[in-house]
Amino acid sequence: MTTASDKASERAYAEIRGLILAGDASPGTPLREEALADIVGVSRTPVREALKRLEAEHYAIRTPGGRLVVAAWDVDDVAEIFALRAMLEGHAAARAARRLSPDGLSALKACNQALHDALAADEPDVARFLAENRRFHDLVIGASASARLATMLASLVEQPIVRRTATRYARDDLMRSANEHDQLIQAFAARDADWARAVMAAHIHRALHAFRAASPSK
Amino acid sequence: MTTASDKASERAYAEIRGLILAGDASPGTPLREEALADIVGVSRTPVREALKRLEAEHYAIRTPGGRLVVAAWDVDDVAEIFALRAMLEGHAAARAARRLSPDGLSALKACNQALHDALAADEPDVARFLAENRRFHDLVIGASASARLATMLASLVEQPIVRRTATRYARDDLMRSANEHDQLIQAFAARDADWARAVMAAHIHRALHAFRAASPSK
DNA sequence: TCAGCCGCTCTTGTATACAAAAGCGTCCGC
DNA sequence: GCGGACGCTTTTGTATACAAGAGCGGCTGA
Repeated sequence: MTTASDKASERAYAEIRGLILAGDASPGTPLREEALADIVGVSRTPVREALKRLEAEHYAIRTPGGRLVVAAWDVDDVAEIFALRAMLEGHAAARAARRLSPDGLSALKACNQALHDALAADEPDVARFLAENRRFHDLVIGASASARLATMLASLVEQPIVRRTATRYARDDLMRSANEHDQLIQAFAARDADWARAVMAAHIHRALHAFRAASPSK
Repeated sequence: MTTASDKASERAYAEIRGLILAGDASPGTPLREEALADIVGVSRTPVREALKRLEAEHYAIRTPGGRLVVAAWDVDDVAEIFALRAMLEGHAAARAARRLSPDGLSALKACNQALHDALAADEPDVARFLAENRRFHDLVIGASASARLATMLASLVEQPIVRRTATRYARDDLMRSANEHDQLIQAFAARDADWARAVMAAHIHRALHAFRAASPSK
């Protein structure tokens, strides 16, 4: 049921992706079209489209013989993903700084306020933090007004990493994140592209650091 | 016939992409599945896959109603493409500098020698230059050993731009390119990642400049 | 003459049927 | 007992058939 566009291929994509992210399909598990079609409850055709997309986004890799299996991510992969995000999202922030409308800036402020609120209670509302955090970054990417950038980043924002990282975060770290967003908003208000780029890059590099620190096997 | 993997969907992709790049399908032209299937000589199924991919690579855009049309690129698009290439290929060069094997370095040297050779004759062999240039960059990307980077760059290396740029190049400019490759090889030999990144970024930024200068409508 | 609605056609989305090829186990020969 | 080759099974790749929805044109009524 999920977010469910009415398109079968979208549902298939979301559901299969969900299986991978939840760990129900661990790395190396074969992704067979017919089996997945049965699970999702659609035919092979939309499943095929979903798998093609998952392959393009590196959730799955193709064996020499053309079979798909769930991809395995090692530490280097994660580091590379963060490095790319830092570059590309830094670039997005720079573009956004030049283009952001007053309304767009207000939206960012409101979003980050919600983010602060999620941390204000005795027990931080991590789920809400994650949702607002995601929204904040999406707003920045949207304001950058580059379709290419948006699609590239879409395949990098790997929910599992974010989730794993955030659940390990101390409230301190979450606060730091929110404060960095504030700094970013300042850079936007000043229309300083370089500043915005630097803040965003730093923000994401710190996230990698936090992830590594929390990671069980260094 | 082209490069022709034996897969129908690959042929469809190559052929339709060719139509767009050659200008046979100008921006705004609808891409109807059945018509293309007839042209390529396969069924709608592989054509659909090809179109999905072309859409993902921003060769085509989807109208509100779900129809696909050939995408239009304006000057800003081209600038953005070059900016992204400069960042990502710079990153690839940095990674390559750290990883390149002696054999890999030799291959690069040989490739760039061929590139020089293509310019040595009275009349520069532009086609060969382009082929070797492409190969050079592919070697670097390969040496960077990042599948993500490779797929991202694949959707940025827009043949039409390269071709349009290069046909306008004076031999001087082509030479400059080859010399920049030499510089890059030096950086690789020294295993200096930052140097390599800077050279590559400069290389691509200059290409944008050359493109702009040669562009009819500034 | 023009606005709005209805219905038809054309296009995409999904399901199914069929073809080809890859993997795997088995069986034979040495 | 072991290597290699054959053939069966499983899985992907392609074609076709069918369903649903969007767009467009014509028609009607003022």
